[in-house]
Amino acid sequence: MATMTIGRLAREAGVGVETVRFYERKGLIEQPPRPLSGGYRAYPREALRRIGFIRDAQELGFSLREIDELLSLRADPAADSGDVRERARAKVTEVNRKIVELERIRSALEALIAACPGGGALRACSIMDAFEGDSDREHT
Amino acid sequence: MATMTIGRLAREAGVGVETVRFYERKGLIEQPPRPLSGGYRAYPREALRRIGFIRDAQELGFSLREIDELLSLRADPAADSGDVRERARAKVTEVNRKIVELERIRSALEALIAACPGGGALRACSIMDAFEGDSDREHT
DNA sequence: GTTGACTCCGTACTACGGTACGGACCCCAC
DNA sequence: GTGGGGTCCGTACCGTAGTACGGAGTCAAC
Repeated sequence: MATMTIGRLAREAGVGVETVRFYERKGLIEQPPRPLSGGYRAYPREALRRIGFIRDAQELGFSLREIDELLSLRADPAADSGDVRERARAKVTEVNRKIVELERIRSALEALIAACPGGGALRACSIMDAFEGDSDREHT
Repeated sequence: MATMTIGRLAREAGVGVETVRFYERKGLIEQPPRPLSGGYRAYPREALRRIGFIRDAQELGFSLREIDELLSLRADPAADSGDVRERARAKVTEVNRKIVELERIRSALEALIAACPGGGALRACSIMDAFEGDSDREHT
């Protein structure tokens, strides 16, 4: 049988049962079909991937509202595909910006690692010293 | 002179005055020297870059606690440079993971964009359909 | 057909990251 | 030396994202 209870889903996804219900209330995962007359929720395995996506995206600084936007981008015949494309492209831009920022942070960390090892460090070096902050750059 | 008041700093950094004070209380930016007998805070321009870093890192899913950790990595002669290196390397790993995840999301968005434009879309396509979720694995 | 684990739902509470007061103080310009 | 804007500090409040609780219902196993 391809379905699972909320407890199993939560366990496998590495979240709490309450979190699953919370996401459901927020509309991030759809309320699965249930035997009428109030039995238990029966989740398809796909719900697991969806929760994984939510957690991953959260780690990357997307709010639940933004994640909902990502998830509701869909290219189906019924949707206005021009609008979907436009929104998807905006998200790509945003993602690219995040990647660039992460690369800057990585460079700064690597510079820091490189600066360390000389037994007698010549100068104090923090991540800020190495961080290329090209924004608002006026000299002191 | 090279210093600025909290209001100017906040304006230039694009945050509220209260936010600057909040970061100060949290130890993310150091309380700048002030004329004894309680005058105003006088911030060096460097504080601007620091706030920029904090905002950037937040956008990338780092909590203020984690940002504090990043900022307190420093390779100065007084520190245990082996420890600093180790922590910096752990951060690099984490950053790399984030970059990979963002690239997966970007690919999924691009697949979605590509799937859209054909006038008659053959199949519904959501970001989840395109997201390479080698999913069902225990997390963390 | 009862036990025990799991699920249901609503509501309350928490931590984090701010944001908004309000009354006093500082500072420079006029 | 007074006015007005900026700053000081403490405290209260807010939205987001959960987390905990409790009493009732469900289900499978014995």
